[in-house]
Amino acid sequence: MRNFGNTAMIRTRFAPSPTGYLHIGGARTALFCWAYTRRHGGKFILRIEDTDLERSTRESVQAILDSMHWLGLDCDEGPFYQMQRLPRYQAVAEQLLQEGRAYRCYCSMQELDAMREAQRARGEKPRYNGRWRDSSESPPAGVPPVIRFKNPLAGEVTWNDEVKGPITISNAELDDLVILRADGVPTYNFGVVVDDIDMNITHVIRGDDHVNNTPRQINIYHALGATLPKFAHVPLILGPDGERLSKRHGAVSVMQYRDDGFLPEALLNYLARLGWSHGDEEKFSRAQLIEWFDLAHISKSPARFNHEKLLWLNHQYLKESDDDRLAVLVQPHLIADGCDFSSGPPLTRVVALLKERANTTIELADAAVYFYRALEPPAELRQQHYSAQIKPALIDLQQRLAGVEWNRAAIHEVLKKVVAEHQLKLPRIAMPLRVMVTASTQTPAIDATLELIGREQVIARMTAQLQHFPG
RNA sequence: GACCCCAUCGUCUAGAGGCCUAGGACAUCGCCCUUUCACGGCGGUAACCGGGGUUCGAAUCCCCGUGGGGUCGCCA
Repeated sequence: MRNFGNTAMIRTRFAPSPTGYLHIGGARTALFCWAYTRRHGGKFILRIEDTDLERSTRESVQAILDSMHWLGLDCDEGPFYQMQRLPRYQAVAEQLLQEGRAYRCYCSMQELDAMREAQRARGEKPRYNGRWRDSSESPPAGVPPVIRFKNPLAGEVTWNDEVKGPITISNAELDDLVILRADGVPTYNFGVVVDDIDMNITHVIRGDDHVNNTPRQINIYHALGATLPKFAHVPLILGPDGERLSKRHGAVSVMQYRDDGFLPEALLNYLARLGWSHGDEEKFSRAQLIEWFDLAHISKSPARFNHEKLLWLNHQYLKESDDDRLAVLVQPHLIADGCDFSSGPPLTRVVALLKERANTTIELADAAVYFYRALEPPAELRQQHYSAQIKPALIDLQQRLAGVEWNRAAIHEVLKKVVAEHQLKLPRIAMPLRVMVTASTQTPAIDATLELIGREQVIARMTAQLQHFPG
């Protein structure tokens, strides 16, 4: 990687908290960070913010790593873990203490709750009242203090957000936030700032929900005498109903999409297009995304997640996917479905025949079953398609199929011949035949389908089904 | 409630004052192709939240209203 003269190296980070799987909102944030650094030849850093001891789990960390890897969002540095950097936060907090930019607070949780409740009752915005900020009171015995940051009392904080433009928030809206808990673990707003400074982050690209944390963090940057990074706040993803996306809306974890038969490049493409645009481009490769990505074209308003369009995109990628790759993805499902590969057609050929009409690899697997296992046609379909009039033609067809050279063209010729001799239209015989052999009315071209299923199976299935014909 | 942000077809969006009779995509509807279902092709319905300004001219700039989202923790 080259660092061009006056262009400083760009460094972004994705900083999830390991309190659950990686959801698609987080994935999109990671994607934007990743794309931005790839675009500008910088570094993409992964930092695990595991300071919530109650909720952080190793499994979540693994799920995040797995999800990012599946999407191809590999980081250049990290993962770094905040819990491994405790001494650093403590040292910085101590420094702020020395400089009079922070102070110890001995309020109990109960006291704080009561304070907030009273403020709310008075119709005020709940805030810490600064009780220990300049207090000369002697600390109560046996109360382990937290450290609070001395937020400026007057003035306002303004920054030029890379996606939202100028944002101003008055310091009067802010209070003295806790930066270090009594046990020495930093809180979010402090840990991020220390880390982003230490890791030389140049662009903080994160969710919209952090806009209100930004002025607090900027004040800490100033207190620490550090230069500010650029901030870019990406609007959140909403569910189809316009509410903030949650489990309630169905699949929200990246892993779930993988398991539901989506291709990573399709999900990536969809996520990139959701809230970001490059003119009218809808379907684009990873390389194109890297070439085009910019912060300026991230939309300012939240976007609703549209499952239909994701399906469509997945379908597009499925159609042009390599057959070998699809076979690998589909095979486990078929095995789970009791399919036997020892005698059936090559899965790659089946997949090649079916992929044009499947939206997901799950659909593809479902559609492939009858190539490996005889399915019982539903009574409803038998009733609809099995008739006494057509039976002779089918018997005739079966006999001829027994002797024909087994390839699509030859099968096609036989079908044509039988149809002509019995004075029928092709669909008249093709539909019952479909039902007999595939238990379905929706299959690829019948000759191609028969060819792959194989002569032996076709004859056998026809024999079995002919018994269900009336007359 | 307070504070912050946002506002183009049902949905994702193009649009940086005249290129807009507002374009594309998904969905939807119709037609064509056809061996069923798809794919594909062609076409249709469908939007600048409302009101005031600024300007010769506004989807684009400003103000107000309305609506939506976000945040108000020793969670991140």
